[in-house]
Formats: sequence, C-alpha cells, structure tokens
Amino acid sequence: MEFVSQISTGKTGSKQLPRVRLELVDVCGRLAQALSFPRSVGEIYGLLYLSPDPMSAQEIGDAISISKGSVSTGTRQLLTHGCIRKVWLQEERKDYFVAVLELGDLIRSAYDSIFKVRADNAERHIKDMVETLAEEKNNLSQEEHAIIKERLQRLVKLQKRATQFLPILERLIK
Amino acid sequence: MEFVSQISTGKTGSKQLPRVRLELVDVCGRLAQALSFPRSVGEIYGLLYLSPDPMSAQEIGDAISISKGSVSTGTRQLLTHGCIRKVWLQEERKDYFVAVLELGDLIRSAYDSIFKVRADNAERHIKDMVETLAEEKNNLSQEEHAIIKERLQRLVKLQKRATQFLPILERLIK
DNA sequence: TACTTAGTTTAGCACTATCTAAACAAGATT
DNA sequence: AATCTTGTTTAGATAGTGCTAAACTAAGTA
Repeated sequence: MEFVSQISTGKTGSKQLPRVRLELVDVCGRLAQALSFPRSVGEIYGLLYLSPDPMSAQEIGDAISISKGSVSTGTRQLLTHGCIRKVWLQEERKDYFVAVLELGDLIRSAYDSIFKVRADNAERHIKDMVETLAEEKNNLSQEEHAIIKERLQRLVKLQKRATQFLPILERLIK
Repeated sequence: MEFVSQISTGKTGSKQLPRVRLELVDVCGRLAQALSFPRSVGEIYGLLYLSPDPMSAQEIGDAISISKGSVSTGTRQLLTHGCIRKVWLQEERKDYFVAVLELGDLIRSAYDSIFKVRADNAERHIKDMVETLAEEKNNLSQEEHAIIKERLQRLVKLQKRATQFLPILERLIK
C-alpha cells in the first residue's frame, strides 16, 4: 500500500486542523448536546462539514480525539439520519465519509419525523381523554365534570391552533 | 384543625383520581421527559391542570405517588417557570397550588428564552467563524480557503432564512 | 495458512440526573 | 417550653448514557 491515496485525496493527512474547523467542531458538539445527541456525533458532523476531502474513520478519530468505537457508532448514527454519506475512493479499502451539505433537506425530514409525529400524538391523546371523560361522566360530580370538560376544551383549542400553523411552517421550510 | 378546610376546598381529599386525570398526568409526564424535564415535574402540572380545587403538597404526593422532596423541588421549578401558582386558602397553613391554564403565555415566554436566544447565538458563532477564516487565510491553501468559505456562506444563508421566519413565528404565537 | 488492516461489538468505567428517605429549619399549637 | 405540622435541603441509591479499550469479525495480503 503506497501513498498514492494520500495524493489523490489531497493532503488531509495528519495536519493540524485550521482554527475555523475546530470552532465548527465545537459549535456542532454543543448544538448536538443541546438537542440531546451525543456531543461526539455533532463534532463528527462539524468536522466533515468543513473538510475539503472525504475523511476516513481513522482521520476523524485523530482529528477530534475520540476512540475508534465512538467514530464507528457516531458515523452510523449520522448515516442513518442522512447527515453524512459514505464514499469510496479508488483503490482504497477504508470507508471515507463526507457531510451532506444540504441542511435544508435534513431539517425538512426532521420536521416530518418529529414535529408532525408529535402533533399527531398530541391530537390522539386529547381525543382519548375526551372520550374517557365521556365514559366516566356518571362517576363524577357535575361540577367536576364541567371543569374538566372546559379545561380539555382549552387543550383542544391550543391543539387546533398548533395544527393550523403547522402548514405555514411547512410552506416556510419546503 | 378540623375538617372545615376539606369542606371549603371541595372533596379532593384522598379519593382516587378519575381516569381522565390519570391519563393527563401520564401524558404530561412523558411530554416533560421528551423535553428533558424530570417526569415528575410534568406529572405535577398535569395533575393540577385538571384539578377542580387547589392541591396541597401532601395531596399532590399522594395522588401521583412521589416523595415530599420531589413535590417540593418540582413545585419550585414549576413556580419559577410560571407554570403553576401558589394560593392561600382561608385558615390553612399549608401551601396550595393551582395550574396556570394560559398555556399560550407559557409558550410565548419559552419562545423568547429559547428560540430567540439560540438564534442569536447561532448568528454570533457564524460571524466568529467567518472572521477566523479571514484571519487565517494565509495559512490555508487557496482551494481549502475557497471551500471553507463557500460552506460557511451556506450556513450564513441558512441562518438568514431562519431569522427571516422567526418574526412570522412570533406573529403566530403572540 | 498466518498476518495485517478496517470496522463492529462488548465490558467496564465515569458522570449525570432523578428519586427517596431522613435530617433539618421554622412556625404554630398546646 | 415541648410538640406538631409544613416545607426545604442533604445524602445516598439507582438508572441511564457516552466514552474508551479491548475483544472479536471479516476480508485482504504476504
């Protein structure tokens, strides 16, 4: 195995990262934590986002000082979320990774799989509670029933408003 | 201390909660966890939201089976976030709590203290990176500089779009 | 076949967070 | 003053998570 690969992939080799890149690694790490993902996952994405060349697992681990195992699980997560892609370089056995730069797409699918699902769930839950209330109407005093009914109505209204503005949000991000 | 208070506060006493209320306790508990708050905090809010009467710490703990300590810290959190209020009942020494029903207000203030702050942070971070890049332009190869610059531009654009639609969001929730 | 390289999985450790139970503090009541 | 009641704070148990190092798998190379 000669160093042909190094030449063909540029010189990402073992050089120290420029400060901009370290900054983005850090920012993405924090962001990930804020969104309750592992910090290392965010860091990997931040690293790849500003990388001129695809990076191997080895290089990733070296660059941000995380273990082989963390790189492996981290990249897998990012792959399944569509945040990065694998690329194969000519005459190389290793996997190389690049960041998916179209963050708009990512946000869009995150929207579908999080906000929308959550909104649907909320709607279902509220419906369930309204039903339950109806079922046990006889077990409750008239006042209690009235109070609970009124408060569930508030939730329904809130829920309706949320559903109203979801389409607007959609138009904005699609 | 006789049971006058019981009469004046209705009969929330030690009765079993109706199913609707248990359902909301559960839903709010899960929701809290999803938003990375302690489950018990969500449960307390859910419990109070459908309570016909103010509830004491004791009653809260009994109703959802959490310890005195958890009730104490949980209610404190909810109070500081403005999600519940203390009320004083005539001739009672205990604290009683009621839920703040105006969720719209809560959402509004959460928006200010989370989304807005986060958007501002993002803007600052990106600016910083652009500056850093300019500073170290000489240390970078021309291609690398160009690539990083282009990718930072993408972030700037994304950030601009986000800032554009924040006002729209604001109009929707205010 | 033995050896190297790349990548995944596992075991263990450190750290955090939530909860409970118990100690504690502050008032009110007897 | 002594005791009760209410509420806060602390100490400790438990669970969950993310990370590393090492064991393991698989596939290419000598």
